[in-house]
Amino acid sequence: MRVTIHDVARVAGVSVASASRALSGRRKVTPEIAERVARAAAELGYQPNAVAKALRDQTTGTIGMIVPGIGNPFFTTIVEAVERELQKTGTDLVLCASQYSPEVEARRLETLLARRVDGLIISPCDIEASVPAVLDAARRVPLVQLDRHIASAGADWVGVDDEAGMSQAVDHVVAGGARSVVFVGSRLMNSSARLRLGGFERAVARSGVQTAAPLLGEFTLEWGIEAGRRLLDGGPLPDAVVCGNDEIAVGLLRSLRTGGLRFPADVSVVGFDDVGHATMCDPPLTTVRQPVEEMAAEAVRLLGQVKADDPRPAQRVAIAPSLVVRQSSRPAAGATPERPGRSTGRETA
Amino acid sequence: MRVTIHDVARVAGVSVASASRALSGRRKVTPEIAERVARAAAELGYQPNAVAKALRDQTTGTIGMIVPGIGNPFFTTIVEAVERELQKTGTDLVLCASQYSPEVEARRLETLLARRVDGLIISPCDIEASVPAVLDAARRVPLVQLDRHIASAGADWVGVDDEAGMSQAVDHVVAGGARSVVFVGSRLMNSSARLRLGGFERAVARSGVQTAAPLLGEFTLEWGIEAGRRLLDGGPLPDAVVCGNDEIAVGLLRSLRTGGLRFPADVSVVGFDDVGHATMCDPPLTTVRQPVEEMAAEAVRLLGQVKADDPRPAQRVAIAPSLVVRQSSRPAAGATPERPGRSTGRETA
DNA sequence: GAAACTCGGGTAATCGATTTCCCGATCCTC
DNA sequence: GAGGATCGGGAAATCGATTACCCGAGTTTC
Repeated sequence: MRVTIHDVARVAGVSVASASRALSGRRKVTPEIAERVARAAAELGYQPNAVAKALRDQTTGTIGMIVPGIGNPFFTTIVEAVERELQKTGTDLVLCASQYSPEVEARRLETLLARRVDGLIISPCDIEASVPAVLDAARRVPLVQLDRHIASAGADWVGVDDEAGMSQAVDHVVAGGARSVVFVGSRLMNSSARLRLGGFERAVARSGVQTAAPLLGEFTLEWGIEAGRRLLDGGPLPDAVVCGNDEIAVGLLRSLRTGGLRFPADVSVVGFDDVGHATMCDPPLTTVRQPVEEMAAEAVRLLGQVKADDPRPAQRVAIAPSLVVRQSSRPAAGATPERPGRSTGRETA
Repeated sequence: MRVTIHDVARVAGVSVASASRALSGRRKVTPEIAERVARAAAELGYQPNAVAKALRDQTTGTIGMIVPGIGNPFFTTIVEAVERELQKTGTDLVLCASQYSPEVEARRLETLLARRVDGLIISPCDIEASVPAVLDAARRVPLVQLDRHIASAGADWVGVDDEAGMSQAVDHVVAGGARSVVFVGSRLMNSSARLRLGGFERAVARSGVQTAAPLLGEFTLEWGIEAGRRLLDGGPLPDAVVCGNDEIAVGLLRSLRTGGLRFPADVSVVGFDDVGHATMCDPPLTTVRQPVEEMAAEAVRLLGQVKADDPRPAQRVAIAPSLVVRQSSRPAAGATPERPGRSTGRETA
């Protein structure tokens, strides 16, 4: 049997109330009692039971986080950032992976709620199918969506301004001389996929360059490789390819290079995220950087403000990304590589 | 205020005992009461408080897992495997990252113990510095080390047979005609680093080929790239390079290729782990596959048997890895690529 | 010098779910 | 038909930490 505060009190020869007060310091005790309790606790190796404390205090000191999968470097990066941020406030993170399945996601939400986490940070895997579970959870506990979000309003969100990011990517390749641009992304089952394709299409329409039907698969290296093969097999190549994330872009670089193409001479490739291996691939990848640290900090900050089922209007915080120009794309003639700039857009939906 | 079983009982017009029994089904109630309770629970949206249940039952239905970092694809793979395995038994996983720091690791252990996890799976970040915290935790709760382990005995371990893996890797490149082999690995702060270097050295000594001083850095892509540069800069190249993990190997391939080398014509490269991008890199990587699913299953199985502070001798389960031959290494003349074989070594330490 | 106040210790309620114990009612069994 | 067994409901204890409340002793104040 584990040692409880009763044991400490007994050994110290005081009441449990005094033992508790001596240990927590939340009310004064005489130096002598403090001393006896401290000695007894040390001697017995007493460690407070966080379960009992959570029940009594009605708070667990715990935040739940659900991401689609931890195999994707973008999500591991953002998880690490959130963990660092929470550490500052002394709250623990309970991490779950939904495995890209709305059913698993709903189950994870249930168990996190049953375990009475003090708040939830979630990147919903499906823009439609995740709606009921996310809204239900938001009604019961403070909840902030991070990165991905559901179609419905009613829950706060922090993420990147996909529209602005795509705009920068397209403008960059157009400035580099591209007359035709193709988008390679993910099927439109999540908000990132939709917003990035939408942003791409609007940017392309605005700048008047040619484009073909987008290639939509998954946010994976494998899909990038496959998409590269399809581009090689199907007719004339575009001058530039803008990708939905870096995984796809790295895969694409690989299969296009295997096909004999050189970057950026034959084709420019731009990614999205700037996490993981974007700097390490060959050639280093021009990409739209998500300000992950800021997003994590903002999500945690917002979570502290949110009350469950708050009538306050849902906040949507879109942080501006920045284009990082490396060697996979042709820069504008005479242009100097851009430096990461920062600005924050904020709106209320 | 959240709805409790008292609310359900009140609405159903029965005692809390009956409500509890109706909901859990652990003792019979009349169909009428079962019906009334079920209706009341559904109507109120009752969800049992897992914190209260944990306090009463003295079990949380939770396993804690600590890995050095989730940025490393090997650890994310093994975490996913453990999560899948635990799901079968209905237990939840609480994941923590020690960030490769023994201090953070010790803190994480403390909070997991305070939260009364039912067991711990840990990959200790440092073979020496992690000893006290791990032994202390093992005294208080069932604990199994997975992959990495501490220098001291006294806690169970499940992992791969590094010695056998290195042996296969060295024998393979020697059979392919290599007369000189170099090891590129990690500094010797964890058990994997030590055992793999040790296995490499013994295998090299046995087969009588030449070797130079090993290059030791970190288990990262960056270090692989850097090590490749050092090989290019420093004197004659070896016929083969055996790496401590796949990250290093992929980085090495990249910088050696940038240096104009071709694989496996100029040099053979072998990795270790076979997770993540080993199949996706160029050329696909010959590597020693860790049977991650089996390791996870074995760890969970063992955890179920372990009692805290059990006088039973600590088990050490070393699962045999298998060499997966791809295109980064020269196969033995006339040899057909090996197929993943499986066998399990088991010993008691 | 007495009333009021402060200080600090102990008792017991509290958080929510489960389960032991008890008790009345019904059902067998001989 | 009486005694025992079975069934199922309710009251209350339990898990462990915290804290509201009470109370006695000592201190202050007019």
